[in-house]
Parts: sequence; C-alpha cells; structure tokens
Amino acid sequence: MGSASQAVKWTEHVDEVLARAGLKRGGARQRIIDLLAYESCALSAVEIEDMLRDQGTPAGRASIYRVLDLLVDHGLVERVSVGQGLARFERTHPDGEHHHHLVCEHCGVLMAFDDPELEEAIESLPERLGVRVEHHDVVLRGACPDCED
Amino acid sequence: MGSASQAVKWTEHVDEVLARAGLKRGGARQRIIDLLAYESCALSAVEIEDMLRDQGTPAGRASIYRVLDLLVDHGLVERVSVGQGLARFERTHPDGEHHHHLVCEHCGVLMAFDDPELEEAIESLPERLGVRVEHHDVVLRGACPDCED
DNA sequence: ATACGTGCAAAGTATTTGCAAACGG
DNA sequence: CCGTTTGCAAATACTTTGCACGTAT
Repeated sequence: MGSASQAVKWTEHVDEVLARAGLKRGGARQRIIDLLAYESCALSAVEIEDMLRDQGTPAGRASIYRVLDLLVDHGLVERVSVGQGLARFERTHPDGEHHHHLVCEHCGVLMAFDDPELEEAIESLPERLGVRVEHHDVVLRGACPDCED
Repeated sequence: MGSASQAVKWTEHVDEVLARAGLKRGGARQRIIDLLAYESCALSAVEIEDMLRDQGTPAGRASIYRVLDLLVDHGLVERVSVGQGLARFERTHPDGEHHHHLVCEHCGVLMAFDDPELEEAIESLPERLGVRVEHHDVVLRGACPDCED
C-alpha cells in the first residue's frame, strides 16, 4: 500500500471517528488533518502554523492546539516528546504499528526508526515490572547517517 | 555500597570535574548539587527551587537553570523528558548505570525502573540502524502498582 | 436553531538573558 | 584582583483560556 493511499485511509478514519463523536467539520481542522495525513514524521504546533500560512490557508494558533488536543484525545494523533521544550505530533496508524525517534545532536533532524527486537523487549516489560503500560516512547540522541561521517 | 556513600562519591566527582574546568564554587550551586546527590529520581527546576526555599536556603530561579545547564554540559546530570511541558533532571551514575521512567497517568507519579533485556535491545540498536547513539530515553505511560488496582 | 468550530487577544507557565553586585581562589 | 557566580527583573517561547462571532448539520 503506497503512502498516499495510507494517508487517505487515515483521513477517512479520522473523519469517521469524529463524526461518530457527534462533532462537526471545520475548515481549520480539516486542513490540519490533511497536513498530518501526508506528513510521516512529527510536527510541532508552530511548524503546522507556518506550513498552513505558507500554503495560503492560515489557522489561528489556538485552533491548532485545540485540534491537536482533540485528535490526541481520540487516539488519532500521538504526542511525541523529544525534549526540546516543545511538543510534536504525528498521526497514529490504525493498525497499531508505530515507530520511535532519533534526534540528531548535530543537525537537529528528527529521524524515525522501527525495530522489532526493541518492540518485543518493551512488550514483555509490563509483566516483569508488575505495571500496566498504555503507551511508550523511546528517544535516541546521537548522530544521523548524514552527520555520522 | 549504600546510597549515602554513592551520593558522597557523586558530589566529590562533580566538584572535581568542575574544579578541573577552572570553575569556582558558589553557594547556590553547591546546594543544588547536594540536593541532586540525595535525590534518586528526576526533579524539575521548580521543584528544586521549592525544596531549597523550604529548607531555608533559597536560590534564584535563573541560577537553578544555569547550574542545571552547566551540570548537563559536563555530563554530570541528565535531562529527562517525560513530556509534561517541563524538564526534569537527575544525576548520572559515574559507572554508566542508569534507569528509565514510568509516568503514572492516574496519579502523575514518576517511577524509575531498570531492565536488562530492554537495555540489551537498545545496546544492539545502533549497528542495526547504522547510526551512532549517544544517549537514550525510554518513557512508559500507564498505571503504577498503587493505581493498578 | 443549536451546538460545535474558529480566531483574536490576554493570561499562564517554563525557561533564558542582561546586568550589576557579591564572592572565591 | 579578576573572573566566576548570583539574584533580580525583563524578555522570550510555548501553550492554554475566555469570549464573541461564524458555520455545519
């Protein structure tokens, strides 16, 4: 499945969930959803604001934060804390698949990665610790392949 | 080795590193270092400010942030991002040992944990991904043993 | 018609910076 | 002495909230 059709699928899923919750559609929210649908990696609220303004369809900062909160509450978007004093957001995959992040300490870029062995270690953690785990975040800090050289 | 002697050892290590860097000692910094030495888990800047005031030896907020930055720069303290809109700090262990955190979504408490299997999965990650990894952070979100019931 | 959605402006909270005074080696 | 450390106040950055108006169903 190509990323474009994944994006469409996610958008439809979002619309359905929100409609089912009795919510109405609005311009700013739809544009934010469209942005997130085609963006594979985490965006900050301010980046979203800039991108919307640049494409000629600006939205109020408050609306952006409210929409992101709403989407997080419905499990459609995930808040990613990479610890740079701001929150980042990215769409969740309907099938539960997800990835983690590497922050390059040299160029600051955020890179996504995915690792079954790590995932498995985390899956089995709750029973070893005797706690219930709802979500997990792994953030690596180091050098991306480009800066590695 | 008891935790008290570990704390003393860490304090001495910090003093030595800073002295070697040509820095001078100051009241506020020493008190912050003492606090961190005896605190096993991550504190925020504001919590440190409150604790210092409560023990009758207040320090300016700016100094607290500056001292924490300094300690992070020298690798003596680690910045822990649990994603609640604030940064938390805890001392690093000289021998490289470290732990991760679970944030209880019910009571908000921060709980430390340590897991060899997880650590091993992370250790072997860099070669699989082709990146260099300097630090890593794992944050779990769920319910602590107290709230589990 | 009646919620819900949006934008603006103001408030709130965490953190950083500038500067002058105090202090340590 | 000279450079570091400190505290205060002001500035900055991200995020939240209050409120009046617009809009979808």
